[in-house]
Amino acid sequence: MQKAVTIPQLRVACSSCNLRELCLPVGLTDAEMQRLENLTSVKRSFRRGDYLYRNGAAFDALYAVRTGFFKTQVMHEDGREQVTGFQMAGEIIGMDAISNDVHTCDAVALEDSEVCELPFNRLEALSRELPTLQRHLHKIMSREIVRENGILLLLGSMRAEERLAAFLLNLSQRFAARGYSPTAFQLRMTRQEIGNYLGLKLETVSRTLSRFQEAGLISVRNKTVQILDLGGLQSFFGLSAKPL
Amino acid sequence: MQKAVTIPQLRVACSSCNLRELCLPVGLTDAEMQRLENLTSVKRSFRRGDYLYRNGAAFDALYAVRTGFFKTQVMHEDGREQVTGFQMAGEIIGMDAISNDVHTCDAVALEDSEVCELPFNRLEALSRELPTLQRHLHKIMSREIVRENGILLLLGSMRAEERLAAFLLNLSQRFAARGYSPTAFQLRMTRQEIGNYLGLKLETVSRTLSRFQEAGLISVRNKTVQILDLGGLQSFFGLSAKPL
DNA sequence: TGCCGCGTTTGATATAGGTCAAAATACACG
DNA sequence: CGTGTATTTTGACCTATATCAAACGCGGCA
Repeated sequence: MQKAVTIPQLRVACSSCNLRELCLPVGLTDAEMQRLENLTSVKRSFRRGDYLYRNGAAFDALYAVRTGFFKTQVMHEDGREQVTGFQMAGEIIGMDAISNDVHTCDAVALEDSEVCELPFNRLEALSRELPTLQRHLHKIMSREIVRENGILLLLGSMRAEERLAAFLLNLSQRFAARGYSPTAFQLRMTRQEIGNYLGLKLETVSRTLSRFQEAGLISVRNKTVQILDLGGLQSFFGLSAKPL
Repeated sequence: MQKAVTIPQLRVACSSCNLRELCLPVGLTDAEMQRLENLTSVKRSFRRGDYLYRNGAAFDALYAVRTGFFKTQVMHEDGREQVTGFQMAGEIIGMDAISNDVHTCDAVALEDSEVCELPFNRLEALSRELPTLQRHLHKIMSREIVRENGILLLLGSMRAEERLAAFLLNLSQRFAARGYSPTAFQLRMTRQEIGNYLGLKLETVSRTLSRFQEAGLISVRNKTVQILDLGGLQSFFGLSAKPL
């Protein structure tokens, strides 16, 4: 039996992590995964509200969310802020910083959370030896580009209802992929943060959620959401998209 | 003296390309650049309106713009489209496709253009051998993420005037980086395309440009733009941002 | 050279979402 | 467990941008 470990930084094994099918190790053999574990897997813990990193901080590692929830945001000098993403278990944070070796946004824990630190130099070195890892790293960066393209479409051409519906459906899918209910979950972010993500004011977020509820599409009570009519939400897309 | 080459696909040397300081070869030694040339550098030509690739097409190469201008756009099934970027000489197109080996947007030539084709498998293989190339490839992908973060901020929280000012200043910088005038240039895209990029209707783009002109910030006549007051445009950012 | 069509400009009007404000509710802390 | 602060909801009103419409002008083609 192992003794309890209380030091804040401790090693965790990718091979025994239940996120290994979602996270960086995807597709690696056991031997390869072992090498990934060796270079990486220092775990760090954060309390709600803690910064994982701040805009301007030196870059030396990517982070894989192990537990919890983060948001990343860019801030304009006048205080306006844009949330660029909400990250949950198995997702990688920090790729913006590779371009200039400096973080270009803030990453903040929305609840008590843990991340695995992935020193980038060593990750690059290993990915030169493991083509599977190299390809996966590229896919993860590419996926981030595709994700942002989708948000661009949302922000550039969709109405408030469509944005909210897309947001809820996206959360739903991501919870489902992690084995949680796709139809009942807790929002980890405030209406304000949702608004800062979707380019809407918090009042608009609140009103729109209320209208979804009146229409029988969802049930919301504060942070608790239930999706009652998944198809109804989905129909906000495509040719059938109609205002409520 | 060389004979004129008329075949549509011909090899070009990175080492003699005037974009080598902007494009993928940045930082490579001559010997390394030679290897990059060997694997890549099939050139393809496009007429205005031609597609470089379409959403859904199989992915096998990235493209470096050699001459001309492209736009990339994602389309919603109901026809709404979002331009995700305008690419000019030295910029890399197609990174969205790495995630699923399928292109997720359309890339269209806005004028007669040429690209260098970069077969991705071979590029990955070479970047395993050349850490400088590997790092640069990562930086290029990261830069794309940072660029999109910036547009998110524009679309999510900036007014039409701020978006247009940012757009013009961005073009200005990119022309300057290529040795062209930062204050006098031709727009390669229509008002409609600018609008689809900035999340505005073409009428709003037109009106806003007209107001910039009335205010003495720029002079516009169709596609010809002159920036008369660079500082004035820049002041649309920061705490001083005020409506005209 | 003159005609045709697309892109652009400009005006009048409509509206989605923003702003301001206040009440209701939830949550953290002593 | 009660108090104070933050979040959420809802209402009334306002404004930036969209929409609809018409005229204009430039560029390409016969």
